[in-house]
Amino acid sequence: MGVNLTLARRSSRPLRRRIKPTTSRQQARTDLTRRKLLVAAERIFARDGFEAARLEDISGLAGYTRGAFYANFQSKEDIFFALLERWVGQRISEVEALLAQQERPAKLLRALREHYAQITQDRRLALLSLEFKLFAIRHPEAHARLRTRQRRLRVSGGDLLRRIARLAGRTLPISYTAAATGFGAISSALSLEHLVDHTMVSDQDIRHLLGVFFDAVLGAKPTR
Amino acid sequence: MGVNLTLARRSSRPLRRRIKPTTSRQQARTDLTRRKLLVAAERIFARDGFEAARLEDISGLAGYTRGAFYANFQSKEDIFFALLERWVGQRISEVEALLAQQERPAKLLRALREHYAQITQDRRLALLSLEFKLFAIRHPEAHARLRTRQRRLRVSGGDLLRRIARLAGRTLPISYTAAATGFGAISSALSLEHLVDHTMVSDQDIRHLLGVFFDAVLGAKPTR
DNA sequence: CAAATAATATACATGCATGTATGTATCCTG
DNA sequence: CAGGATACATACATGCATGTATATTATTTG
Repeated sequence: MGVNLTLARRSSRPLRRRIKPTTSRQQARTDLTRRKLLVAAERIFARDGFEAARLEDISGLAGYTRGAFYANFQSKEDIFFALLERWVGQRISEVEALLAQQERPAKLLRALREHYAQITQDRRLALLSLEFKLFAIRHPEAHARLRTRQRRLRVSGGDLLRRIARLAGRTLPISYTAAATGFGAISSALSLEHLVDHTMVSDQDIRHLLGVFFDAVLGAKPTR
Repeated sequence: MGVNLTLARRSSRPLRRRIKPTTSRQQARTDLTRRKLLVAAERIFARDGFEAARLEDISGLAGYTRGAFYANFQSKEDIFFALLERWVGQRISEVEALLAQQERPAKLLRALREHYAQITQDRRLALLSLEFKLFAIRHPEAHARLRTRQRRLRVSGGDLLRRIARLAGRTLPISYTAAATGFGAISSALSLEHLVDHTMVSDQDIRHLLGVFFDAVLGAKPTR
């Protein structure tokens, strides 16, 4: 007890993550609570937003107290990034699934368009994403982490666009990542406006605007 | 003094605003500090965002303490709306100035396009606007107030679009307000993305995307 | 210029979420 | 099944911004 590595432990947070020897049942227990916490966090974040979400609510919904939380995550940002990782992963694999289909360009175009339109459905998530970006801009550490994740996502989206554009024999006048970013940005921004005042932009309008934008960027003729 | 309207005063906040008899020098003094506070608030909000902005910083920058603040405004929201009122007013009159010009449609189109592109310049304001919308969505009172202001703005933008479209002999496939909202939404969303990671969307890209979107919505041929 | 009133400052009370430090229960190893 | 570690809970210390209540300073008016 006396002869410990206080020195080394000082700078590192609580504990990086279990070293790995205890691959037994306790492990499973921990993993379970970790998952429960993540699930709870997703709901609470969606409900209250990032900043307003209280760790106590998250822990509570998962059936624990904050003690459990701090044993598994370092901070609110930390758990948020864990979730983000997941979401980004999902979306990337969706996109890759699209690519793998090797369909005719026209069909791919429609599918992709649909993919982006879908994002609009998860309104709360769209809000969350906006909020966290705003947060990140004022918080350097979070900013750096976010950029990394986001970049992976955009690049993957950009790759898809590039491939589709090539198949369709078109060239975009802007970078592919910019186009991908544009789609994401517009989707969430319109969701936000809809939530602020749905009489100004209906669901119909959103779909239409997205479609128009999509076609315009990809150089296709408007659908109607 | 004894015979006052304590009853009535209970429910109303500090004091609605000076009744109006004292139209003298004290008035001027108050108005001055009020203006100073507004100017300071604009800077602090732009710097720190709405929620993170501290009333003490605002008051301090204006050269006062929070005492002066609470004598002039009821809350942070309150002063924010005062600013919003101003901004919305400005933008509406800009738009009306455009309309008054009675130029040829093509020129108006370009001017309007430029008008929306300008919004992107005040990045911090774009962020602020996004943040406050997010805030409003979770705060009913603010939400209602915001909707009112915003609606005026959108309707005015919509009117302009309608008029321009008519002059140019075109018909929009979505409501004019939706189109106006779309422009605003996209502008700020792209600004945000640019701030998060400017390597994904350059200034160039933003202008281009806005242009493309604009032309697409108005049914014009892409500029290039 | 004195009394009254308004404008601003100071000081306090409150609330609330975070993070940490320590206690307790659960599990694993020999 | 004992001793040690791991997972979680409880309790506390802290910090910070708001809003209010009261004091102080400036301004007007008779």
